[in-house]
Amino acid sequence: MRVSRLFGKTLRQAPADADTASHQLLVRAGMIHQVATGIYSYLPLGWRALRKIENIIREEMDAADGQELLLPAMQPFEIWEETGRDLLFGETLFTFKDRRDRKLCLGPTHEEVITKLAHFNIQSYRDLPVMPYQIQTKFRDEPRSRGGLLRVREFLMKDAYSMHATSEDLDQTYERLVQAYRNIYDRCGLASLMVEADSGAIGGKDSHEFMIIAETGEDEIIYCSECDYAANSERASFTKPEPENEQATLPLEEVSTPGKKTIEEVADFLGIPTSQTLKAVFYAADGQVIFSVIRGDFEVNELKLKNTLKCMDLRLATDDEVQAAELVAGSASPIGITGTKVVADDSITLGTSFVVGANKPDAHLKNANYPRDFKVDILTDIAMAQAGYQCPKCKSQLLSTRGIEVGHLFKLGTIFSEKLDAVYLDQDGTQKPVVMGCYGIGVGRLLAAAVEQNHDDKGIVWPVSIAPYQVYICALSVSDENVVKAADKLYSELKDEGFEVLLDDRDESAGVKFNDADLMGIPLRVVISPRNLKQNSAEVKQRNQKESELVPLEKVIENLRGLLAV
RNA sequence: CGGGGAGUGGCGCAGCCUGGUUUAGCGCGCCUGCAUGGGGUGCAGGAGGUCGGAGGUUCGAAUCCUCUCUCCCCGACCA
Repeated sequence: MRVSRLFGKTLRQAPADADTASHQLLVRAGMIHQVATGIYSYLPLGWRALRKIENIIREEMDAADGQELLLPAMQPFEIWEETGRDLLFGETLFTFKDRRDRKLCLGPTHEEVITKLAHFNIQSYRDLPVMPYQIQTKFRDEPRSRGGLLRVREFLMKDAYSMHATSEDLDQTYERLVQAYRNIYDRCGLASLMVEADSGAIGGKDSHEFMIIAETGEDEIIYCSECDYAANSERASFTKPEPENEQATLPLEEVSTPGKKTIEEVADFLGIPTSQTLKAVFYAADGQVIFSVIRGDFEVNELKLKNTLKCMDLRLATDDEVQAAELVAGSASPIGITGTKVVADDSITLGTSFVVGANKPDAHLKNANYPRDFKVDILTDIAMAQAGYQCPKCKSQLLSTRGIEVGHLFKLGTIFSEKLDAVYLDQDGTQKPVVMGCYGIGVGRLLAAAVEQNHDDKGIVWPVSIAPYQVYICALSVSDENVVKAADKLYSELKDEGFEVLLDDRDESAGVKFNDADLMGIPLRVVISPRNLKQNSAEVKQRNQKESELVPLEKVIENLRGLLAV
């Protein structure tokens, strides 16, 4: 491709509304263009890079015995009602009506459609296992798009669905996909990290995410400094230490705590560590007020609580709701509470003689003990893990970092097959629901993550495997016939040899061309100039290296081939 | 949806508070010519704007008021 003919312009300045590196650079390099909030056009350069990623994914999925197909972007709304996920997705679903007033939606994902398809194509255990996948545009009316391509409303996603007769078989395929995913990120030249994940709106039991470590990532990752434990903070667990001040079990005793409401204030006032207190937090779960209790030195993980309650919507309760439930904010405890569901973190069993609210203003109770003084409806882990806590596996110190989620694997089990009647006849003659797994990769997001991870102050530094072009020929002084000839010759030879090459044939100064080459991040740059031609040579430079090398013209192709092979 | 910010030629901004010498200006980019030719080159000339939209106040509105649309950032969601 000749740069003079390339559709897409480079920008010296980034648009003011772009603030992540990938957003700024992809726009500046003329790779993407925003159309509306969370909706982007891919220009030729961006599209080429995207397709490179797509093909790597395709190859690895095929190698893992996946079979590519294409499901529709438009789906009848009823199938979402069948699984009840219309409510789960809610406003995130783009819905509309056709001319006959039938309700349709743009698919945010395709479990329903694929499971319906399985219903028609799987009858016997002999039909299993299979793993169809597609690379399709998904639509989600996100509450908030952000970060350029990092979070958008229309995006390309590779989604695979595996179907099995047994969960053991699912487990095997799952492991295989984990490896396929590792291959994909490796081949894209990206460092990834697999973490334990929440299964969210998709449902299912085991779930892992692949993260690209990046400051701009939306997810917090909790990982162990010693062992291989790593999890999304929304589901990370940790070993809860016993409080230091173990105390004898004494009878309940009321103490006056005028004006002291927060755990810190109360602990400070009484001269005790926060781990010697119990904290109450009120939530509204689908409108119902929930009383949560956790040891004072921990915070409630709302996602864990939400999963525990199996509710659709969870938020902090409003003051009105708290009052209506006759709870005393600032001095509440589960002691004597009736009529409100109490969910406690298991940390309340670690330690004794806690200070808790007295359920009246300006007073707390000392020496509260579970289960001696109060009952709870649910006792489980609802605590938020943090850096500095102990690893649940090896008790070493946990650390935290941020990451961009670029892949997600779920063991769905039979949730969808049961609801949508995807069953098979087993060897023993009984009918069983198909066991399923599903596996997604956000392709555009991966592209953005690649830029987040590979750029410098000059621009993008594409890994060779996903670069839109491999070679950038700078023809300096296009008024010099010899330069034009030599550049054209090299350009066509390289193309004939199968290289992907950009020829900068514009009548621009050297600086402009160098800067654009750097901005676009093309891995190899070849300079053809009067100066170099005098020595019958061209200058070869790698984007990720400082120094360039003078190479005799007849050896350039060989040289480039060598550099790309590494 | 809650909180914050912004809409002025393709991009980045100034002007707005204290309405009127602004026929709305600057830098970049774009076009023409000459020069230059190895890290965003210089000089000269030029094209390009419903000042997001609607309504209002006023003799007069980019500037003041009301409504509205759009976009960005922070929170609840996810590939």
